Amino acid sequence: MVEVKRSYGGVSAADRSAGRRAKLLEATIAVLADEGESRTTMTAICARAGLTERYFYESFASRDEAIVAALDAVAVEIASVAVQAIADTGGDPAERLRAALTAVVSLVASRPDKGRVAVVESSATPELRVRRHALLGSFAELVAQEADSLFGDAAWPAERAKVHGLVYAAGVAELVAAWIVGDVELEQDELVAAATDLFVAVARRH
Amino acid sequence: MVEVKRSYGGVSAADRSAGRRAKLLEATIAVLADEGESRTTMTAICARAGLTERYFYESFASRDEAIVAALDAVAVEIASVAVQAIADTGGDPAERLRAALTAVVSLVASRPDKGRVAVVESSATPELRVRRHALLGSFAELVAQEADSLFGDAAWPAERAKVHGLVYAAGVAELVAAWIVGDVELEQDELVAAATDLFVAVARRH
DNA sequence: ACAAACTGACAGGGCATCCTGTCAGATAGG
DNA sequence: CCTATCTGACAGGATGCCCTGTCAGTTTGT
Repeated sequence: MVEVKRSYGGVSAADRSAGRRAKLLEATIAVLADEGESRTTMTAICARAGLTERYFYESFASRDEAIVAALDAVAVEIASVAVQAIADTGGDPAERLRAALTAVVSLVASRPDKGRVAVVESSATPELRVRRHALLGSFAELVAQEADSLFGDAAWPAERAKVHGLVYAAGVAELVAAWIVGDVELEQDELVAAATDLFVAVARRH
Repeated sequence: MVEVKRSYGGVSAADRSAGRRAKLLEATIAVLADEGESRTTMTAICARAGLTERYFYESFASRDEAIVAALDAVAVEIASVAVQAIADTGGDPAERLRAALTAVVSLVASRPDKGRVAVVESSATPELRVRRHALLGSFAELVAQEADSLFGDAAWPAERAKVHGLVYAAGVAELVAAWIVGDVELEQDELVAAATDLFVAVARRH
């Protein structure tokens, strides 16, 4: 297939391709959230995106690559709103963490499909678990860092802080997952309050 | 196929059938741990068990049923060693929880395949997640209960305790998963110590 | 207007798995 | 010893998805 770039519908070739990729990514997120990983076939993604299989291979080499890209996109967005919220909030580390939690919970509340991909479907396959683990790890570090600046000498030593951060991040992820699914009946602010309290609890050494 | 029960090889029909089922369950656990959920096909399970496909349908109606049964078996075993350890250990609730953690960690250390099924592959499919969630929930309740008897008035109210228990159980599950995979370099007793400290932390209200 | 590129629809081969059926050899009970 | 049952091996159709190729119709640039 000879690829000679040309504009079409008033849109450049690069923009069209990028647009199709974005459509496919959104469709992948939607199918993942609605149908689960095993039913997220190339055919299903293309049908949801309203594109034919040929354009799938334009953006992704395989079904797995699309799924990984979808999770990456969601993970980056979640991490970014969290980091942004921390950067925008001054003062008390606990307040900063509450702001980050609020931002993340708001995101997954307004886009449950993204939340579902991030905390539910993200452990479906080995390849996805690598991403999930990396995301949890970055949150764990962030938590450990805030814990240190919150309690100083009263905080856990660095090695322990990493472990506690991981347990905290994974636990909150599960809590959010249960909340999205409806297994935990809490208001949004109660969810954030519980997670904030838990942060204080795991951050301080006794 | 007419089924007339008769002994064979000095073993009754019921015992032979039960033996095959046990073989298939063990094989399912092994394949799940080695190959992951998506590669745990009926063919692979049968090959690992050394049995032919016909006998698969004698015990299970589908691949999914076998996988669920395998996870259930592992979950029951883990929950049972935990409960047993708590029952066998008197006095301080924190000590009892440490005993339970030691028992569980010992089990997954001696049988990493079972550990892998319980904490890694258990979130691969929606059907498995139901089991995982139930298992986490029972641990969460157990944790909440011990927390209450440890701190009394200083413990969190019941509703919060459930949430904290879930976060704790899920966090520890992730920690154990990371430990099994080798992402967390800790001795077995350090792992138990960290988890015990965290229990105390999430149990007490400040 | 015309050729080339772009797009969407769809067909069909390839592959892995599920699931059923057959068949020969081994074993139990009369 | 002989027949019926049990067992393991394997064959083959059915299904669902992957992936490539074709084709007709639309849009662009000359």
